[in-house]
Amino acid sequence: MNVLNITVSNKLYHKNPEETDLGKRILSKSIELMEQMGYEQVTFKKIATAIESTEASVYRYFQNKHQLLAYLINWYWGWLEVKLAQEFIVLNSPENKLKRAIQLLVSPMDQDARIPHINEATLQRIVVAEYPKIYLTKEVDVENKEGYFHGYNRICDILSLIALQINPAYRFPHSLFSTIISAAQSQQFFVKHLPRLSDAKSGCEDIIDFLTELTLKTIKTDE
Amino acid sequence: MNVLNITVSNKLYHKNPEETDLGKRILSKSIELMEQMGYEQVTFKKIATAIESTEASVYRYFQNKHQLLAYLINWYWGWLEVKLAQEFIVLNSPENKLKRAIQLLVSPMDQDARIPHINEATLQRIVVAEYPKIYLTKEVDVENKEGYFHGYNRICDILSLIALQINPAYRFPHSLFSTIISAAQSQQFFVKHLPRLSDAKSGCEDIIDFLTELTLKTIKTDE
DNA sequence: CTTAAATGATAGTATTACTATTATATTAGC
DNA sequence: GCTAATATAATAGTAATACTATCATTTAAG
Repeated sequence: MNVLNITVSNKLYHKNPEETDLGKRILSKSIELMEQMGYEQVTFKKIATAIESTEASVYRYFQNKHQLLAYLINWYWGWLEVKLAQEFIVLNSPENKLKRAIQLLVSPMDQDARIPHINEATLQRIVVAEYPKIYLTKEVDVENKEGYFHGYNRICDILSLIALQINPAYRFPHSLFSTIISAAQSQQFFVKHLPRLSDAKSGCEDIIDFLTELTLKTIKTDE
Repeated sequence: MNVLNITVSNKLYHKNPEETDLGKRILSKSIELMEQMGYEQVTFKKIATAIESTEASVYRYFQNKHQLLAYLINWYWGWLEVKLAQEFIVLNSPENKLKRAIQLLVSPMDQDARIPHINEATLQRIVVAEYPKIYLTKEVDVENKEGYFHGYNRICDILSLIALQINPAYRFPHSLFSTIISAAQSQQFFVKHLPRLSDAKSGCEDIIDFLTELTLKTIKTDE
């Protein structure tokens, strides 16, 4: 069984949590707690207590809670990129690749046994519920330079290139996919919490249909 | 000169800030401060000091900062709805109405002299930078019942109805417009702060083109 | 002129987001 | 097996935040 390692920029941690047992427990438990109580309610104190360690120890890995969230979310995008690459091996048409990418964005993930300390399905729910919080801050420009949004940028670039294969004249591929990706997140949230903002029934098929149709119609050349 | 009053649900304040001079000063100054330092950095203490009042007095109007933000954002959607209604008087085709709605979402607003205590242009920038924070919380379900997202829901409904006039068979009008509205916000943010996520140049024309084309192509029946 | 309501002044509390210090345990190199 | 470095634990402390409470004063309404 081969071991897979998702690499996250070293600006996103103080000490690499993937390298130690305590680090992995921090990751694992913070995912669990964030899903349970939401980002705002999580504190380093609570994480520390839950893994029977101390606040100071958690601070050795992450400068603050914001950096921890950014780490987790970048890990998610890194992970998604790996998944996409795997899937694209057997997909030949750009259209099928985009369709599959949308499915991956919206469908619940299943646990990768090679990475026991990260619960991918839970992490995905955290991304849905917390994602915009990592860039909607006054520090966005500094953090952008430090690579806080690298994972998202890359996914967006990859999908843009595929779209340009379908229609090289399409003017807004990056705007389109940043929109699609964020809609993939927010529609999941709306179905659950603000249903008047969506037409999808629970279950992900409607969202997939909505996004796929939107994407393909938009890219298509006006003949 | 007629006076215009945007009404916001009474669940969004403790004491109506529009009814007193102090209340209006709180609104005015909190808009100013939120734009300057961002939502996270604003405190009731800072607002109070800036208007030469006290923390306790600000708490008499809003239960907490989150409620204040929700109030301001709902005010914005109420305002936008009024603007839309005005504009639609002279617009006849549903297509033109949608086009104009997108323009309004993205173009900088100009100050309404009838409401001197609210700087609409600044408020719009706050909505761009802070909007998702009002629903991405663990209290979303409770707050939804209390009408925290009423303004957004309404705009979304209005635009959905117009879209259905163009194509009554379109399956996802609410999903489409919640996506379009949130893209209108986030593209403005991306152009400024995360340019790899957008193809638009600064200035709002590109964003308008992107969103208009996306909307119309998506709604159109597949013949 | 009286009373109620709004505001100001001040104080206090629990929690948070850290920083610092020292002690102890573990590990790696010699 | 000893030493030195490193990681972690234990504990304490600070400044800021997000409130709540109390009481005095001003203002406005009948």
